[in-house]
Amino acid sequence: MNAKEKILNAALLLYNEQGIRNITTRHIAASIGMSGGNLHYHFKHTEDIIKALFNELALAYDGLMIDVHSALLDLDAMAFLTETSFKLVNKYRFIFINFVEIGKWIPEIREAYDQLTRKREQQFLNLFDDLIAKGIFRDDIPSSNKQGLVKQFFITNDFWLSHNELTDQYQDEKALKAYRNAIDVLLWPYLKHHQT
Amino acid sequence: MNAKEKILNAALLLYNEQGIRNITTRHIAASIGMSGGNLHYHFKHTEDIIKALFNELALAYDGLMIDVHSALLDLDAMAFLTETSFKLVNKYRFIFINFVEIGKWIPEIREAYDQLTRKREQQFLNLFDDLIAKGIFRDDIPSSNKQGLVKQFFITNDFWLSHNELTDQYQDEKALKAYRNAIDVLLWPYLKHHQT
DNA sequence: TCAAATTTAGAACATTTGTTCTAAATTTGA
DNA sequence: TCAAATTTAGAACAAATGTTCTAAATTTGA
Repeated sequence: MNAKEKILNAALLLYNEQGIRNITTRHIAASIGMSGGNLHYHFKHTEDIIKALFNELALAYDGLMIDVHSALLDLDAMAFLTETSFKLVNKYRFIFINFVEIGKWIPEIREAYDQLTRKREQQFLNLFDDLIAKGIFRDDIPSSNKQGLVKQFFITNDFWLSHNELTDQYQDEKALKAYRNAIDVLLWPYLKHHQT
Repeated sequence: MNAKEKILNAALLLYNEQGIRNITTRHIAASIGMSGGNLHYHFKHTEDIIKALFNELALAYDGLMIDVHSALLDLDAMAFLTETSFKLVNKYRFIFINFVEIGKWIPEIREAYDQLTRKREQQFLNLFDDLIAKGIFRDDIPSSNKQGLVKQFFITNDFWLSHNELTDQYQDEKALKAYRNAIDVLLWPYLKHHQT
């Protein structure tokens, strides 16, 4: 592991654990026994560290979309997408907890995430249509409702972790389970066998 | 308006506009032509300002619950609760945008909000039962689903504003309208006249 | 009215932060 | 092998921050 990777690993760990508000480049450097001067040789500005970590996240989401293209689109695919995304949110939790502030601070991150989300939303709309075509979802969903459902999906995806921190503070797998269930509840009324 | 109120008004305005990250007690004082020393005479610590603003918010939510107790419980009541709550979120937007970090920084705020949310959730569960009893909602909703629906409700309530900042960035009334619609979509499948 | 209480401005402080600079140590590769 | 490129530690700096201190101005109320 080279110096840059060490810095990014340490930064992710500290930001996630203690919050962006309480961690400085000096803390990050100290936590891996590196001098502050050296850290700033590798990342001239603090925001370059944030950018690099966000790029990791964005790259993971890109990979997720390629995977799905070549996969069967059914309820299992939906569960897989949800699960994988939830785990990414959890891995880069400090980003999601501070997303609005980070986006204001580093506008290119906000724009990149906005673009990414638009692509993923389209992917989910297609997935829904497939599920309707296959007779898994009810076929009487107004298209405006489909878009609304996708929106709900993404609000939950991006902020389930924040909601958990504010309320139940479930740990690890327990938290994932609770919000996986929230997604199931969202889909429940759209399943065909509940229609009648 | 006394000095304390002036400070709180200015703080709310600046935090909302520029983000908690970029505003210090000096900025707040300067914005109302007050010395920093004087500001700290009225609020010894920065967090006392945040606490006072959060108390305003919590008080408004308390009032909202008393209102509902003496009101008719129907779809209009639900719309009223949603509308009023959305406007509170908008008024105290900096709190919701930084809720997790603020909660970590000032634990009593997190605890107070957790308690408040639990009470409001119970209120919504009662409201749902009323809507079922009155034949407005379908009567075949599993109780675990009711709780899940309430959870969705609160995730959207607390984070619609953050989601909007990250994506569409609708302004004012337009944003309220978009996410009012998201709530409607959430309820749509539970309305009785959509059951068949 | 006038002494006590309060509010106020502004200087002062210790700390922290992001960043830069310098010079030494280490690594690279021809 | 050894000169050039790189990485590194640590000092240094200016700016900002939260908070405190002091002394003056203002307000209060008996």
